[in-house]
Amino acid sequence: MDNEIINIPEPVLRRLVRYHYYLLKQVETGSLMISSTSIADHLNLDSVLVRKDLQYTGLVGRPKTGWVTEELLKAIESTLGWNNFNDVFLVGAGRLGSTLLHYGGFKNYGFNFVAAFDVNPEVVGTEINGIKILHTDKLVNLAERMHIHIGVLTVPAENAQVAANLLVEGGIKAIWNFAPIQIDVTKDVIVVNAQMTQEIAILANKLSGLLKAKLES
Amino acid sequence: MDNEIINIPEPVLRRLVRYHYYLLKQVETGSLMISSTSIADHLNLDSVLVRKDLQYTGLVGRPKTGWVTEELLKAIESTLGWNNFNDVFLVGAGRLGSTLLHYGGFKNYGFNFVAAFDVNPEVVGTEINGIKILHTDKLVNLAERMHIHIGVLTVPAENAQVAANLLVEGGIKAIWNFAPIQIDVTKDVIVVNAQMTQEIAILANKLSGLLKAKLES
DNA sequence: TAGATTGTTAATCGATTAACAATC
DNA sequence: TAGATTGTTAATCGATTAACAATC
Repeated sequence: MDNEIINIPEPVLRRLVRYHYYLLKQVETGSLMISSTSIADHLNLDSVLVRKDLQYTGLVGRPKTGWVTEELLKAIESTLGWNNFNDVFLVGAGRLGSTLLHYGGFKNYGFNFVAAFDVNPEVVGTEINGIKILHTDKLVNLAERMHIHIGVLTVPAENAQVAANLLVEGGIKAIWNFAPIQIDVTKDVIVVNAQMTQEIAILANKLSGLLKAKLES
Repeated sequence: MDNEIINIPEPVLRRLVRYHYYLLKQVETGSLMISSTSIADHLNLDSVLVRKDLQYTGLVGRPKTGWVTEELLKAIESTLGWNNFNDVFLVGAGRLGSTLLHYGGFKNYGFNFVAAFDVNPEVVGTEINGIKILHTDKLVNLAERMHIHIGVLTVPAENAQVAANLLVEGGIKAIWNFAPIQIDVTKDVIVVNAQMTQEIAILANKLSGLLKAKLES
């Protein structure tokens, strides 16, 4: 009833993902306890910031010792919703789509691909990594029947809006859009765009700052 | 000498990318002039924020009319450094790597793939989208000779650190890392991680907020 | 106990929004 | 001119950092 997964600020979410990754490595190396100071040191952050962020998990640390590493890892997973599966549809089983299907790692983040869709007769009917590729005709009906909430969009830009409409028609509530185009959806549907171009812009800006600093020194 | 591409805050960079995309569409539809209010309306932002952001381009708008659409587009491109090519090496010509090579769109963002590297004898010597795949042995020497500054890392997690070391040894200054692992580099090298897991976390958090809001209403 | 680390309250910093004069 | 839109200065908001008491 009192679900805690609510409205966590984006910067905090991004850092929780980084803590998760670091803790995973620490658990593997046999670390039993972990402190905010050690996390902060490794990720180049302030330890107070780490403690503030970790409060979103609801877990309380022990002075002098910190947190039980594995407990904290689980708490972060639960806060991020990575401990229960979300069934996911993928639309567009081309190069990028099949790359995502082949990569099994998304399961660790609660993303469970249950079916993929395409119109290309060469791929419809085949399987990628155990996931069936079906014709897009079947999407709306199946999404409704299976109560799918999440769709991943990996179609070419020119087909993205049509594909998005199908997802929405099928009752999908959130779309992860890899098509290099802004898609229009009704207000009650969430769109998260894959932000490769933004990452390129950030990289280029940092690089030019670095090169300039070097010139001046 | 007085290069303007310096130290723009990340949120501003991310929005400049969105303005760029919107302006591109507007130019295509024949729009000659554009105002901060119309940009703000379409992207669900405050118009003052848009004007503040656009000041980073150095361009001044005209009261009552706004900016010349195409001029503003060019100014944003120049601010983001998208008007001149950066030669880029890609390491790891597997599924993801070849998907990126096939996608020609990165050229529009100043990313020019000049060579790719792998160790798999089946791909070394072949070409993808006109880009030669060479053996990783050749990376360091070629990077030095060609003065490459940017590397894209699309190798499996277990090879990522070794590949990153090669890039750094070759004098590369910035790495766009798609491997699901944190790579260690010397302080003077920039690493921008592809943040798919962060995007998943943001999507899941927004979705659970939405579903909860619906439950309560 | 002493020391390390937590969690909290206050201060600072940076980014966004509000108010408004300037201008085409 | 009147109205729309710009750019600037001040106010607000949110996120980060600093200071410090609480605790194991």
